Amino acid sequence: MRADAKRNRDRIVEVARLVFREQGYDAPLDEIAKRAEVGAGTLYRHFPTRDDLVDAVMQSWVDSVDTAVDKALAHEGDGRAVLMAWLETYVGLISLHRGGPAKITTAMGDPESPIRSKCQVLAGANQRVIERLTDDGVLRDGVEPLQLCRLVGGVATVADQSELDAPTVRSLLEVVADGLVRQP
Amino acid sequence: MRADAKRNRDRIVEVARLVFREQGYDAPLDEIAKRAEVGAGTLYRHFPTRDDLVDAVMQSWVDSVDTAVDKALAHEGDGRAVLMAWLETYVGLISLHRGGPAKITTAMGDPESPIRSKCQVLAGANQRVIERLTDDGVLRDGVEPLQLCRLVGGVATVADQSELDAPTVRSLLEVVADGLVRQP
DNA sequence: AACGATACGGAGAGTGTCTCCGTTTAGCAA
DNA sequence: TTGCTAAACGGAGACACTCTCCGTATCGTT
Repeated sequence: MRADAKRNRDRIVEVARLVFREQGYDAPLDEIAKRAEVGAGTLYRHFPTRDDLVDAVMQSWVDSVDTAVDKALAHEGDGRAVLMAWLETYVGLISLHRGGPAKITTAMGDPESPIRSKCQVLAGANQRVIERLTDDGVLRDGVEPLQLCRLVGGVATVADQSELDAPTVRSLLEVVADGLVRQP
Repeated sequence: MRADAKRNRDRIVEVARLVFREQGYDAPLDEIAKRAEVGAGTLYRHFPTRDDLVDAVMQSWVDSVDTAVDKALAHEGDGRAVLMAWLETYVGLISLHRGGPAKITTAMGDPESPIRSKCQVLAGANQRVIERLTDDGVLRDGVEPLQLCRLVGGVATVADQSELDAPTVRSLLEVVADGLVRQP
């Protein structure tokens, strides 16, 4: 890739992150192009669809998912507390910008979505948590990573759209957590 | 309201229901105006925002919610089975058209939304189910109607966007149901 | 320095939303 | 029936956003 191309690409992603933070993932792409001081053509050449751009912006946290899992698994307390820690971390990750949860959950159902790779990362993270907690006898059998993605994605989507506060989100996640743990 | 106005209004709603069924709640409003053989101005005078129109289309099932609750509560089986019957009914109600769950859940967080009245009806329905199942000792204490709206709305939204099949949706609802019932 | 490949920019076409205002019509009163 | 007025109509067009096309500019190599 030519040097000027890379320069432009990087600047677009940088500006996009800013604009998405301000306005959510539905922000007009033309504004991003304008603020990045490139033509619309340049933006669309680098990122043919909005989701390609969203994907590039999301890339930053992908690398931190693994350490987030480690951190949640190291949470002190019983198995359910560990699970809750992870669920809250998960919601936080995908709720970084407004519209994020919806984007992720939609992508989960669309094999063509560029954001799909992010879903795989999240599913992988869930996989790790599930394995650990199943071994510990905390989770009931048969919990699938995708199932967890969907349940928590659903809660995060509602929370994002209704701008719920943290305690309210926690009360929803607690129902999910209780539904997942092995019934005593 | 003048007779011709009512005639047009009714025809718009009728056509809208058809178009929404075909294309989901994101269908272009101009097409609805065209197919209803009215000018765009007429459509927007009767329904200033898309949600006003969506609300009018949804009005039809509002009246059937109460009987749906009765039916679910009459479901044979233990308390958990009754709860599951209701959850599935609920998802079915709000998933009538593509985009419906998202519309409802968004409206739930927006006090200004015209669809808000529909949410109240659904919350009322949940209230009835909660009261009955709490009396029976099935549900744990402190389950709120809104909480149920959000949890099931989240599941329905994901299911709608990912076009999940019934068994998959059921598996998600079962986790929610297990999280809601009194732990033995 | 010259050249070909690569990338740029922004005008403009396409699509959907929504308003404005000149024209038409329903319904009432004389 | 006729005339009148408030209510309702319709659709052209302004606006907003998406996305493409192609003439122009730049990079990096020979």
